[in-house]
Amino acid sequence: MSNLKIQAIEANNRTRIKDIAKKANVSIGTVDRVIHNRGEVSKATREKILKIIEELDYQPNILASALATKKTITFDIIFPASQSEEGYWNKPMTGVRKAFQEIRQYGISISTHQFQQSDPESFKQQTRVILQGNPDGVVLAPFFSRESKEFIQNLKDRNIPYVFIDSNIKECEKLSYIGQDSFQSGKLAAKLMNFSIPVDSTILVLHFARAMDNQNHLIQREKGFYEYFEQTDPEKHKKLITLEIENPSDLSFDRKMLLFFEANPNIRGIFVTNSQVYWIARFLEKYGLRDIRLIGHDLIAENLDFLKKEVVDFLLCQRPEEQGYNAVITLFEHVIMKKPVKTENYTSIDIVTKENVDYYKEFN
Amino acid sequence: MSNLKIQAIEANNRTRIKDIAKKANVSIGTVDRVIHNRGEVSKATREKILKIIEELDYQPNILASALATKKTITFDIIFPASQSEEGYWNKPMTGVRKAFQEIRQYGISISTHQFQQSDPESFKQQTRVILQGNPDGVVLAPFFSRESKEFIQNLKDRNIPYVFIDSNIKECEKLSYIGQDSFQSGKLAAKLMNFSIPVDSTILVLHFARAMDNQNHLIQREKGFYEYFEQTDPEKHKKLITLEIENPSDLSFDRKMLLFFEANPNIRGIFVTNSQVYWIARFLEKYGLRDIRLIGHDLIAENLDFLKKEVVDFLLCQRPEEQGYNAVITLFEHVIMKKPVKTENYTSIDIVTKENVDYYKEFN
DNA sequence: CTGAAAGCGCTTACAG
DNA sequence: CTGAAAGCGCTTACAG
Repeated sequence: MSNLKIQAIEANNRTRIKDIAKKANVSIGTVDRVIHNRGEVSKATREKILKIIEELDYQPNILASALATKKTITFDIIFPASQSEEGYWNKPMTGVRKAFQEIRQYGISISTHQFQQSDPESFKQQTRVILQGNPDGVVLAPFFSRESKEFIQNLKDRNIPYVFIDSNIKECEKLSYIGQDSFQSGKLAAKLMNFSIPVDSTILVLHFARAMDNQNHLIQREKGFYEYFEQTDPEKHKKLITLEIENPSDLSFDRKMLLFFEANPNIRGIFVTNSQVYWIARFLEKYGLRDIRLIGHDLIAENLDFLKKEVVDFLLCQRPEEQGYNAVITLFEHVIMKKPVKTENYTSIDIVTKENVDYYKEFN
Repeated sequence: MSNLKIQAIEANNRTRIKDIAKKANVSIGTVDRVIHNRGEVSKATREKILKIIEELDYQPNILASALATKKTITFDIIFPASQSEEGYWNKPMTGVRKAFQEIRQYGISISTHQFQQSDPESFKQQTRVILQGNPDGVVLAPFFSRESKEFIQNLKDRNIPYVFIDSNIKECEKLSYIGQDSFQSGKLAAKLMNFSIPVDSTILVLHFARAMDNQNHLIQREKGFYEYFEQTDPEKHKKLITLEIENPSDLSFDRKMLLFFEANPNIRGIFVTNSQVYWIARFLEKYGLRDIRLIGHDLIAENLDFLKKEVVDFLLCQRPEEQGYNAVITLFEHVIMKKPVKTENYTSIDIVTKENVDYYKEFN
């Protein structure tokens, strides 16, 4: 019997405001006033009550509170519109929806807003709509730095907490940033690449130029990628070339790429800094270019097929659903639960291959 | 303005039992009786009420329900005792604790029980304790098949739902299995290995024999590993050897290993099927054996150091905290929320390296 | 078989 | 500045 262990995790501090009121010789109304800083309480009783709350380690019963309160809390979410049915930005939205299902009982309502990644004005319009309502919290993807800064200045003035998702604007204060460490993700890609290709081969780094402002993400990934090779391959056995692609749907794309491969016959690996790796996969497949390791980002439908066919070898992923979920939950914990929240919340950098992809597709 | 999108996720079906009662011309007590199948209602009114519930799409307010009910729900958790402070089995427990924090408001209490992995009798003792109480749900790691089957037969007889965690007993019915797909995890390890070492090298598969019954996990990993090479390397360029290790803390361990390496000088990769890869890392480090790729499992403290030093190249991980969390939440959703739950819940197979480990260490 | 009433812990006017 | 009362939606004896 010596090493049996039974343990109840249950903690039984069920102090009620009634208990506090009794101990302080006041009514529960008064206790409630000090708990919520609603004023109208004499300093003496206020302090007495505060002390008792401390002593008894009072934790409000959130269920009862949510039930009694009539006020409904509103969160506004503003994301880029998804490029397609299966596009990337549907995924954070899935997480938002899940979070909503969990917390709606607390009288929370959520409005979602979308803007065009190519059009700062569409972002501005939405932020105006948001500010007309009087939200209790906001989640935004700050793609457009200038417009975002303007927006959050307004939020700050009105004391509305906001959370950044996906990309960060470091110098702004915010309740929390939810996203990925892009620099590390670049380093990780480099390691996988380095492991997978022979010495003395050439690596192509592909950067899709997109009509968006805040490209910091992609630049960080590239930096991390280069840094890895600087550290591990000081003799430059592996040669790195960066190529910028304007528009892969352009007719000249194939020709330019073929030309490039002729000029650099030793390419054994390609790293694409964003989710558009499927363009490259298509190209490699079309021209029967084998024996080239291909690493890209994000588990979107277009990429999935190529991953399964092993044209794409690795996808680095960032749990977008979890990010959406966490963003909402962070607001909830701050606004409703009054709990401290983490100011930075990095999702893991997942390495996804044909072999483990099935366990990343679903989000619970 | 054409492509603006605003959408409220809020769904406003706030039907109360009061509304149902009114519509059915009965009291709320009667409605409650049919909702909870507490009998004592005439068939006619019962059916009338059921129909109205259907029509109005009534969803009970769980908050109010939890507040009003006095009954406390008990879940029992039974895990192997952790080998150390930082041992593996602390991690699922962390997840259990987090789940508890989230659901305790609903009047749930949790008791945790531990057994010795080497001692079926300690498991049996705990299950007896559990059965003496009258839990509303159980989470168990069914390491000992025979004893587990006996236990769950008892649970079944008393209609107590139970969830398997970590390892599965396929032929048993259960509310849910939470764990990893070990076979796929083995395949994944093989792919990483295959990518990382030259052709015509030897791979060592290490299997730590442990004094436990249900080793199915480890066997599946090994099978997956072999299967990958059978499929991708039919010409057997890479040679695989399996070695079973009895006790790595034994004095003869070093000698035997050295002997083995002398006999097989071409070993370029080692795959360890469980979390004890740190023994091998220590060995490789001690004897300055470089240029050998080492792949193991689980982010335990002993392995972390070697991962950071890149003696271990890849750790395959299975989100043990999440498993503990999910196990409890699954019971909760079934017992309290009366929601359908997934009968199989596979956690992702994460590839962890020096570069991304920081984002797997924390569990939120 | 059915209804009326008290209560869960908190919030919110309202009266003083 | 403070208290008493009604109410949130549900549950639980109790009376009939």
